[in-house]
Amino acid sequence: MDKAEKYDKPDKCAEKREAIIQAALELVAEQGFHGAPMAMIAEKAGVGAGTIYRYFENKDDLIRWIYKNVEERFVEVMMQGYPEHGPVRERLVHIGTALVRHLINEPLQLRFVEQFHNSPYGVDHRREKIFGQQKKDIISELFDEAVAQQIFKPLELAILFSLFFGPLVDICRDHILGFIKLDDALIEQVVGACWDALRR
Amino acid sequence: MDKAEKYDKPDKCAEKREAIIQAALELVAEQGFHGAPMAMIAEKAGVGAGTIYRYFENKDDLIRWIYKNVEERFVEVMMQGYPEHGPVRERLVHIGTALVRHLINEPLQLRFVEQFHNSPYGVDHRREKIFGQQKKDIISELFDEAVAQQIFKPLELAILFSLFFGPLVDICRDHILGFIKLDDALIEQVVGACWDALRR
Amino acid sequence: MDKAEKYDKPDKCAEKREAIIQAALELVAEQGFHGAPMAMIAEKAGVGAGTIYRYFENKDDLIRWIYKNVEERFVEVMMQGYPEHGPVRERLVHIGTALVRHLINEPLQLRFVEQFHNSPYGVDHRREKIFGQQKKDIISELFDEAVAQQIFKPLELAILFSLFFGPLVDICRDHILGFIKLDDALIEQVVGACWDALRR
Amino acid sequence: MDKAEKYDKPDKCAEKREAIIQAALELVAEQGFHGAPMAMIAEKAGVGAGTIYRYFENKDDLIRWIYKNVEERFVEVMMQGYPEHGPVRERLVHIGTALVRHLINEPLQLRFVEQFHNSPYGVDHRREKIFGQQKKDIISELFDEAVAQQIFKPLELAILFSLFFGPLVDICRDHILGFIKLDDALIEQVVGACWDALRR
DNA sequence: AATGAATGAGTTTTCATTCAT
DNA sequence: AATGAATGAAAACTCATTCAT
Repeated sequence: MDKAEKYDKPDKCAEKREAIIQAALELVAEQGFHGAPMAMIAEKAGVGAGTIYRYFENKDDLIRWIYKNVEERFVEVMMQGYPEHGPVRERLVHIGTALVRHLINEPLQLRFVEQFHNSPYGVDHRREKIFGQQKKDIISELFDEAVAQQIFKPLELAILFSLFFGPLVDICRDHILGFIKLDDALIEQVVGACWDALRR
Repeated sequence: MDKAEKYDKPDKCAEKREAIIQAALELVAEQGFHGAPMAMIAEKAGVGAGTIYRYFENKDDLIRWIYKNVEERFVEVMMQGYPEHGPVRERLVHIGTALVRHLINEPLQLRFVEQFHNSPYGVDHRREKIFGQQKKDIISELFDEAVAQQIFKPLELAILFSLFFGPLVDICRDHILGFIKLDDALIEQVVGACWDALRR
Repeated sequence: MDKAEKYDKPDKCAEKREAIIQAALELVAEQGFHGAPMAMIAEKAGVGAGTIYRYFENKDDLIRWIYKNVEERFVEVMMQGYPEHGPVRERLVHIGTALVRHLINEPLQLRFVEQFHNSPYGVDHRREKIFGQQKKDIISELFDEAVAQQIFKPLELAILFSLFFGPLVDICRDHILGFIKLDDALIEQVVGACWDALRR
Repeated sequence: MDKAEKYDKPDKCAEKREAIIQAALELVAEQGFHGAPMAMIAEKAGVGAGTIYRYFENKDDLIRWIYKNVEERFVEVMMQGYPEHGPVRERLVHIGTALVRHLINEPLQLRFVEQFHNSPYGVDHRREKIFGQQKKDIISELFDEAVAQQIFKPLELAILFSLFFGPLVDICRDHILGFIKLDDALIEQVVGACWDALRR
C-alpha cells in the first residue's frame, strides 16, 4: 500500500457510503421496499453485505437517512436562485418551478419519497410535511407573509401547502409515468393554477 | 330449509369473508403491507390461516379486491345525491365535499388506498387515476364539459384531476393525523380553493 | 323417495366408490401423488371431499386399495384363457402376451403401479413382487415346474421373474411414452427374447 | 494465505455442499420425496435451512443435480476398465457386471434414481433412458455394432436396453431388499441370461 | 349418508443480520 | 475495516382430515 492509497482511504470510505446510498435509492425507487433486500443493495453498490452495517446501523437507518438526504436536496433546489426580495408571486413561482423541474429530472428521488411516505418508515415523518426543518422556514415565512398581506386565502399553513405542493407532486408523477408530457410552458400554467388556488 | 336457515347460511359465509376483508383493511392501513402477514389477518378475522384461501386466491388477490371495493365505495359516495343537472360548480362542490367527508369518516380506507398506490400492487392501477372506470366517466364528463364551456382552464384531464383531487386527499390525511381540524365550513373553503385552481 | 331409488341405493354406493377409485387412479397416473390432493379427487369423482372418508379410512387406504385392485386385474388378465394344460412355452407366452396387451391398453394402470412402487406407499408391498398372492401361485408353479423340468435355468424364482417381467413392463412404458411402437409381431418377438433369457 | 488455508477453505465449502447432497440423497432414498422436507435435509446435513439455498436455487434444482451426479457415476463405473477392443460379449458382461456391483454397493443411489424416475421430477428425463448422453453413446455403439454383426436380435435399441438393463436393475433391488443374495457367480449367471435374451 | 367449509400443521423459500476470517 | 457465508425466524401457501349441517 503506497501513499496515494493512504490518502485515498477517507475518500474510499465516503465513496463506499455514497455507493450504498445510491444503490438503495435506485432499488427502492424502481422495485419498492420488497424489491430491495440488503444483499441486492450490497451487490449493486459493489460492497460486501456486512459492510453496509459499518455505515448504517439498520436497514431502517439506511432508508431514513436516504429520505432525509433526498428531502434536503429538494429544499436546496428550491432555495437555489430564490428571489428573496422579489414579490410573493415571483418567489412562489420560483419554488414551484424549481421543485417540478427537479422532480422530473430525478424520478428516482420522487419515486423513493413516495415509497417512503406510504410505508411503515414514513409514519413518523408524516407530520414533518414534505419539507425539512431549517430551510422550510423560508417557505413557511413566504406563505405566512402572503397570508398576512391578504394575498393568500386565510387558511392554515398545512392547507395552503396541500393546495400548492399536492398537485405539483402529482403532475410530476404523471409525467414520469408517461401519462402527461410536461414542458416549460405547461409547468408555468400548472404553477399558475396552484397560485390561483392560494390567491384570495 | 326454513327462514332461519335461509337468512343464516348466506350470512355466515358473507360474514367470514367480510371479517377477512375488514381485518386485512385495518392491518394494512395501520401497519402497512409489511405488517399484515396472512397469519395475522387470519387471527384478527378470527378464522384459520387456510380459510382465507377459500375466499381469495392469493394475498395479491385479497389486496386487489379490497382496493377495488374501497374505490367503488368512493365513487358511490360521490355519486350519492349528485346533482346531475345542476351547474358545473354545484356538481364539482358536491363531489369534492362528498369525497372529503367520506375519507375523514373512513380513515382506514384512505390509509389503505395510499398504501396501495405506492406499492408493487398499485403499479398497474396507477394509470387508472384515483377513481374507477364506469362511474368515473361521469366525473370525467363533468370535467370535459367544463373545459368545453371554457369554465375550466384548457388543460389535460389528468392535470385537472391533480389540481382538484390532489389537495383534497392531502388535507384529509392531515386531518386524520391531527394536523388540522376540518369542519363543514373549512371543507367548503378548500373545495372552493380547488375550484379556483381549475377556473379560467 | 320411491322404490326405484330404494333399489338403486346400493348401486349408487358402489358407483360412488368406483368413481372415487377411477378419479384417484387417473389423477395419480397422470400427475403423480403430488398432483392428486383429496379435494381434487373428490371433485373429479363428483362427490364431496368428506365422502371419500366414508369409503376409505385414509388417503393411504384409498391408494393401497387401488393398487391391490389393479394388481388383481393384472393377474385376472393373465389367467384369462390360460392354457393350463399346454406346454410350458405356450403358457409362458400366454402370460407375457396377455400382460403386455393389458398394460398398453390400460396405460393409467401401468403408470399408477409405477408411481406406487416408487413411493412411501410401495415400500411395504415391494417384497410381494409384481403380482398378488393367491393366483400368483399358478405363475410360480409354472416357473417352478419349468425349473424342475430343466427347461429354465436353475435360478431363484425372484430372478426368473425379473428376467421375464422386468423387460416386459419396461417396453410397455416405452410404448406408452411413444418411444417405441408395439404390435402383435413385436410383442411376440420380445416375449420370445424373454423366454430365451429363462431357457437353459 | 498459507498451505493450510489453501487446502482448508475450499474444503469447507465443498464439504458443506457435499453434506447437503448426501443428506438429501439419503432422505429421498429412504423416505421418498414426501419424507425429505428441506428443513430435515438441512438438519441432517448440519446446516441452516437457508444455507441450502446458497448452493442450490431450488428444491428441484437440488434434486435434479443429485440425479445428474448419480447418473454420471453409473456411467463412470461402467466405463471403468471397459475392454474397448474386446469381443462384444466381453464388453457387455463388463458393463452389466460393473453396473450390478455398483448398484448393490450403493443402494441409496439405486433407490434415489428409482424415486426420481417415477415422480414429477423424472418426467422430463424419462426419455433419456437410464443412462446419460455423452458416454451412453459408447454403450449404444456397442449395441448397434452387435446388431449390425447379427450377434443381437434385430430389435430397436430401446427394446434391447430393456432386455438387458431391466432385469439387472430389478435383481439389484431384490438384493437390497434382502429378497435374494447376489454374489459374483450369480451376477455372472444373470448377466449371462440377459445376454441370452439379446442373442440371436 | 353426504357434504364441503374450515382448519392448522407442515412445506418451500426469503432476507436482515451476524461473525469468523 | 471489509467481507460474504451462514443463519433461522418468518412469510405465503397447501392439503389431509374433521364436523356441523
